[in-house]
Amino acid sequence: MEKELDTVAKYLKEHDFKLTNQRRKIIETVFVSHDHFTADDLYDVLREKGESISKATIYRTLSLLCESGLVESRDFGRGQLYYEHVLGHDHHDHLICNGCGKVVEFKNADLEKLQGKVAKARGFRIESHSLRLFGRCKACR
Amino acid sequence: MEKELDTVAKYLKEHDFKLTNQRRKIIETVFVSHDHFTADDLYDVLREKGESISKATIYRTLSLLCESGLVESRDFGRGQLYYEHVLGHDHHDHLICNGCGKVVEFKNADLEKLQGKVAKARGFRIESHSLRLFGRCKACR
DNA sequence: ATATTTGCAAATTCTTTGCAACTTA
DNA sequence: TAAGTTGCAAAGAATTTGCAAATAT
Repeated sequence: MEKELDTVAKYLKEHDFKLTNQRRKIIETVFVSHDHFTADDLYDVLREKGESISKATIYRTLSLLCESGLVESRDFGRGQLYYEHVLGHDHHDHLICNGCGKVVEFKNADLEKLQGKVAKARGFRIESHSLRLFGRCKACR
Repeated sequence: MEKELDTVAKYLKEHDFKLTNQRRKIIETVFVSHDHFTADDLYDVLREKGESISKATIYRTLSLLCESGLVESRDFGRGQLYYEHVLGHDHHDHLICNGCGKVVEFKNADLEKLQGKVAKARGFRIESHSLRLFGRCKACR
């Protein structure tokens, strides 16, 4: 947590942003969680901790963290964005169960390599990608 | 066009839905386009043709077409859904330019095969997938 | 000090829904 | 004519924004 806070603090300083109490609390919460969460989830967790931070600030801070590259947003097709921190996480993709909604992370180097090849062949330089496999997990067959 | 209309008509009949004028016009427009379009785009094209069909009907018909499997929705991360018909189109994925917004379709069998393997290894049966490569096209470097 | 940030409430944007009038089969 | 469909306007849901008061550096 200390490390993450420092990393964000550095980013803030470099950009002339301020490390407010609200941002500190949000950061402490975001980087402790190793799950996907929505803006609303984050709002609720903070309230449970006794911190009532406005939705506006939650949204503003999340987009700031996304710009910093320390957090990424994911669209699982549920009408709202999910977030997840990527500090110390390698990039990964997602398997999403259409039955129970379970999300399983995976990574596969061959897949990434192949993607790079495809993009190159079309004259694109990849900056990011999103691969979502929708289907049914064993329990939901 | 005739073929597509028939296919949709058959789907409608099977489900006790009716082929209304509005649906016919929408279908005629959707299956003529070979591009990605939003609900709003569709609304505008129809108005240009002199057909003023309500947004509500546009949305209802698009979701009906998605359920039928004849149209698919795509999320290019622009805050609204894009649609595209898949009749006579093979499945494909998308390269999206972060510079100019250009969308290039591609398909790669090896990629799909590999995805299947990954899913299987995790006990998932894939029902669909979405792969989006975000980056910069040659012109936007 | 002063520029940034916050919270609030209002505004936006995309999409969905209730309902009475109207079509289609 | 019965059931499904339409348009309208209102409702929803998620997110963004304007602004005055508060806060960090």
